[in-house]
Amino acid sequence: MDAAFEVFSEVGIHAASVEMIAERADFTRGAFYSNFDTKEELFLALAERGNNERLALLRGSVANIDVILPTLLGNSGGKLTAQELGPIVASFLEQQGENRLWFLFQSELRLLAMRDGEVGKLYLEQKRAADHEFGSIISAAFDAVGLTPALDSVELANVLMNTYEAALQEAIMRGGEHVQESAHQLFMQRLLGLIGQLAS
Amino acid sequence: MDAAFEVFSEVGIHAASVEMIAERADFTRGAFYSNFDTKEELFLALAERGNNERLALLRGSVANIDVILPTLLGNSGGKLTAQELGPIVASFLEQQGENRLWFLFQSELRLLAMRDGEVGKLYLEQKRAADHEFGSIISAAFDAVGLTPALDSVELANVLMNTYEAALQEAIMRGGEHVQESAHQLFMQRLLGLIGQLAS
DNA sequence: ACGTTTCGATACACCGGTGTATCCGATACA
DNA sequence: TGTATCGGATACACCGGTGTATCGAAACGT
Repeated sequence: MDAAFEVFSEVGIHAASVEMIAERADFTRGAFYSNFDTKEELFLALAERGNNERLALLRGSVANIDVILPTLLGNSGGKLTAQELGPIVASFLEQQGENRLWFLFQSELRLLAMRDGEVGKLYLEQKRAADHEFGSIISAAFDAVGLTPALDSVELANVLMNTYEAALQEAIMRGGEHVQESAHQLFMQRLLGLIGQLAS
Repeated sequence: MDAAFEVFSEVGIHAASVEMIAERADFTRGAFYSNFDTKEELFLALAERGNNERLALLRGSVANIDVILPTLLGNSGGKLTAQELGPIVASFLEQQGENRLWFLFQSELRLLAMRDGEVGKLYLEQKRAADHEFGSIISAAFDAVGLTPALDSVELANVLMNTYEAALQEAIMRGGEHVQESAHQLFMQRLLGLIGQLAS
């Protein structure tokens, strides 16, 4: 399944052949067919696995932020400047692990989800769960700073997630060695920009 | 080329066969090969064409907003409430034409762009141009209201474009008859939410 | 009105991927 | 220790898509 994840991410679901996947895992096609019926089945299984992993990472972070934020706020008396926000967000992003392959896979899934109603429903549920989880992080953050968001925090999570993914996408296209780092930089820039806009 | 655009959008670049494209256009594969060398070449040609069309629509809108906004502002004395913003954005969105197929095509292109450095450069240039164009619309809007954005308007355009596309994506997945309408609704909701956040 | 050229159709050879049927060996189990 | 089961390998038949070569006809220029 790890091999399949890589292959799917690298070349896409259609360009990926059963042969490629089997070969990457040092198996033959025969081995594949004795474990899965179709490529699509495996792909969907991977989608679910990936989503669970990602959700677990987010859950870890929500536990984390409950610890980190209050101690940080102890120093600055309940208010947080944009400057201080940077490192927090950065450390949060670090926890989410390697994203390049995952994002490619996710993009592939997205496309499938837009074309297939069943997959679409599944994808929206997954995204909803992720946004919800992320939303509770944001909620906790707002809470800790003593603000109440004007926008539903799940919706806010959605918007932030989208802009993060857009940044990641741009970084991937630009290429180079440190994709993840440039993505984070790009995202931080836009996030702080938005907050600046928000404050003006 | 129209046929190819449809087929590419509906099933994706890899699943699309030369046969399908030719058939959709009531031609044979022979006709295809006497006009293009490969499927990919046609795809990229379509990407360029689509981008030009979209850019033209945006340019139309920027001319439009310079007319519409000042007259509207005459009434409300240079300030615009979120309530009044709605119809303006809505009418702007209407001008951008049918988006479902275009977005599917674009998503396909995006994926290709993330995997192929050359296409990636091309895509980023296109996106940059679109963001720039859209940015000048936003700039004009800010100008008209007498505000100066805290964030570079091109960056802001980028973020807004991303959240619009995310809304469109969600609407497509939800399916139903009025995809475009629900996408706009979803987008407006998030946009106004953001502005509310901005104002609080 | 006559070459020429261009566009599309037809036919063919080729290849890569699929899925299935059969076989082998190792492991589990009685 | 013998047998059943299961994971994987091998081999085969099949199909859909590709690209090219050849041909006809219609459009074009002179």
